[in-house]
Amino acid sequence: MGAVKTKRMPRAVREQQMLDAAVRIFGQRGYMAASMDDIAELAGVSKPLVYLYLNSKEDLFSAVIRREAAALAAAVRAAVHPERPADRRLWDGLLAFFTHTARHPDAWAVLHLHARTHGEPFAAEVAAMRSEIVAFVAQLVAATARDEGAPCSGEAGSADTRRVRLAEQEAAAGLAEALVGAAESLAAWANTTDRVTARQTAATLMNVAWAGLGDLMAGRSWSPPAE
Amino acid sequence: MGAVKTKRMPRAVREQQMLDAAVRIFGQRGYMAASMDDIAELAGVSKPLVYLYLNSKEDLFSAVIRREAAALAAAVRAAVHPERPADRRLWDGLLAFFTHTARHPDAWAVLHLHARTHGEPFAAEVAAMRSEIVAFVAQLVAATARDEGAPCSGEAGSADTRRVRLAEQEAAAGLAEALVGAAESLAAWANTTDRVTARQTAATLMNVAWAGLGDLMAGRSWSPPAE
Amino acid sequence: MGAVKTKRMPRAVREQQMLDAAVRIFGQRGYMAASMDDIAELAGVSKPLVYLYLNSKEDLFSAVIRREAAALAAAVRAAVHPERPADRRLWDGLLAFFTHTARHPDAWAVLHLHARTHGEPFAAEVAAMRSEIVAFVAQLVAATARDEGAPCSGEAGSADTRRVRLAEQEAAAGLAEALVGAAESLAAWANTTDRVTARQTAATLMNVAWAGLGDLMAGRSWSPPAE
Amino acid sequence: MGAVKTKRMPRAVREQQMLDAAVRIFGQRGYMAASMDDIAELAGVSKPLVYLYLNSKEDLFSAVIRREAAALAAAVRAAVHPERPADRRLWDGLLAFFTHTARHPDAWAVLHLHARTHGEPFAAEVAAMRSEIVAFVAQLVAATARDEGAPCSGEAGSADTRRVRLAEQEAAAGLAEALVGAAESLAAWANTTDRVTARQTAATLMNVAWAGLGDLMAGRSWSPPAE
DNA sequence: AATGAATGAGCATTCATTCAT
DNA sequence: CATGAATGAATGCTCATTCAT
Repeated sequence: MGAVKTKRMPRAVREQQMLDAAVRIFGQRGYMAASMDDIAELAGVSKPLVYLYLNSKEDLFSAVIRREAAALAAAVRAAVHPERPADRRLWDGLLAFFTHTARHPDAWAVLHLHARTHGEPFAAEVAAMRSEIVAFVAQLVAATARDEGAPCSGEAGSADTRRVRLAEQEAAAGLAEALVGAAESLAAWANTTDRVTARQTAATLMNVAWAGLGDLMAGRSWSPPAE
Repeated sequence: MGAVKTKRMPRAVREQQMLDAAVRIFGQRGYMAASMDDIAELAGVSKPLVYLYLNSKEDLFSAVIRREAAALAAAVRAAVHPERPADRRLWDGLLAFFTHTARHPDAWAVLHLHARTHGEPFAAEVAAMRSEIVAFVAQLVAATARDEGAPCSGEAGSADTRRVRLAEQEAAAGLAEALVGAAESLAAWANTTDRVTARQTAATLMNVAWAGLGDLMAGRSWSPPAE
Repeated sequence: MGAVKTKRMPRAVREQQMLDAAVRIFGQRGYMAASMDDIAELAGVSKPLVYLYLNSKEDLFSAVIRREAAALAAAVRAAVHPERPADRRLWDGLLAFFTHTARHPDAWAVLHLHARTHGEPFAAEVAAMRSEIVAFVAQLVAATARDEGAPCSGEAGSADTRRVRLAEQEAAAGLAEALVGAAESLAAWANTTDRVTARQTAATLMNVAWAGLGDLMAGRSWSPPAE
Repeated sequence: MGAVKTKRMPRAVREQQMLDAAVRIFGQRGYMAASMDDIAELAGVSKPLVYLYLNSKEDLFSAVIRREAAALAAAVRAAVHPERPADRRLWDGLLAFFTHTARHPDAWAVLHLHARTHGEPFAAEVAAMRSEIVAFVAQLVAATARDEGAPCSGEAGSADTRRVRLAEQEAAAGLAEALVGAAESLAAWANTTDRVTARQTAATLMNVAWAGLGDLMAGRSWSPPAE
């Protein structure tokens, strides 16, 4: 199962093998339950080599998080073509997100489940990636809303219009936050059952987003009762 | 910091103190990183007593999960008055949920973050509570939709109407699932920053729900592009 | 299984119940593996009471050894009627020994197996009983030999005769030691299988004794080769 | 006292040092009372190394039993020269047995005292060695008897002769069992006093064996009284 | 006569980490 | 480039023993 014992490879390659092994072990067992022994064995190298290249368990975990966060962000970015309409861009992004997390469940488990439970340094790494994504989604949501509501955005720049725009952006931010939150837990949940495809998951969430946009444009909203 | 060293108390009391301490330690450090020594110390008792009353680390964790899941469910149930209109019930439930999770962040961390990462027995306990809540929300969503869409439900019972009802229920279930997912991660996220109140979090989510309901009733939905 | 929970009994009775429980637990698990909790539970009393009556684990073990060693010695003594011929007395003693050890396997395990492995104090207690038995057997062996060899004991008191008597006694001592050793391990072995009765075991050993006596009288013996 | 702290030795060597230490500690204290700390310290290594090489306390105990059982069996085997007469072979075997057990009292304590009190796996290991020895002795006894009784074995093969041979073999088996039992406890006993040499012990037992053989050939035996 | 409450000390086991080669 | 040998420091858990009632 572990990498075949091949000797004498360049450092870069060995490092990737170690990270691969680490993702699997960390993803399946969590940070604390993962043992450097197991990771080294799965990587097909001796423990001292792991330490030589990656310094410590914490550094290794950090490296894993960085690599996988980057990979996920890249996958989403690559799927979104700026020339397409906003709603299509949102859909493409969601689909790419769920496809990637479905294809790399251990990586997603590390990012979503395990990184959060181990103090600032790790959580921060993930939080960075997350806010990048939230911003990206918020911008898409706003754009989508704009495209949809095109008619009323004819005379741009009036005071009223600008106020509306601002409210729209705040609402969009809220929606984006909720969307990403939902997406995250949906991705985790989708990985636990094999009855749901990435497409289906993306469609479910896209519909919620769509509904949110509808209200956003209609200015409809629910007001909580006084205390 | 820990409970004042009070000697000779009845078992039931000591047990609660131990569970209190366990919630804090487990919630802040996770199952694996939590040490029985620390829990015992925080509880103000010696380790053997913890084992005498709670048998093992796993049993202690289990007891914590059961107690906190029950407490959360009870808090939500207590907030919802059946005689109020559906949207108000949904709001009350959400508010109670976010209030409770905000007031007991360690407990929520145990339920949401840590219980899921430790094999069937623990996850199952949480899953049970979760599905109770999802069902509860789905029913509220459906009821809210019915109340809102009252006019069009005049001639009840026609074949068309029934078909519509069914579709509504399915959509409600999907919406409920997404809502709870979002709520869960929102609760976790709200706990990491102190700039958001439970009320604000609840309002954000209520608005998404509201938007979802709007679409639900309007039959609007977004269709993904062909492959 | 354990004594029915009867409250408020006189000390002497309770003490015997505790010793009964201790014999079982010590016999089956050995000194170290036996826990005072288990003994107290089997005795149907609380642990502090055991300590109140028997002071410590070591004292309890000691009490068990004393009681069981005395019981075994008594059983053997009771079986041997001084008016019977020597060979019959030897047989009666052996039979009583194997019968008692078969009927009280836990007690025998304590005496033979466990007492020896725990330092002077305990071993000494058993050694005392053992040497009492060895002496008793040696005397029987000598007497048996005398009875058998009656003819030549006519003119008592001659120098030759006395020298012979001495040699006989030494040989008898050696034989007795070997006999008792064999008896001990035979008893332990007989307890592990249920296919052998005390009678059979006694007969086997009696035959060896008989053979030994034959040689003893015949003056036959095997001389080791020089270095 | 313990091995001088020599660093960095090949695994095989360290393993033997650990086994040496384990024999001493287990032999003197028994399985339960022996602590891995003490064994490691006596071996001059850290505890983790003991676990790395020998896995667990049970495995270590097992390894000790296997090594010492093999050593004892080898010592006996090496002493017996097939070309010598049967009685000499028996003597050589006994002498080797008592010499070895006297020279390695801890090892004998482990095999005879402690291994028996710890469940199937360990007892089985010893039982195997024991039955090998019993068979070996039984065969020697039979051979000795044959040599002694040479005259009557002239007309080999007659029905009578064969029946006699069979009875002889059964009796030999019984005698062997008793002999080995006696030898075992004699060895243990000899180790507790320092007044008896292996030679003396062997001589005592050889004489019993010799006596048994005498009776065997003479067909003499003692019959128990009716119930 | 009897016990519920409580603990100090120890034990088997594991793990992240480092030398010396 | 790579590793066999080795360990300090925990960690979960148990046990004999004692108070206060």
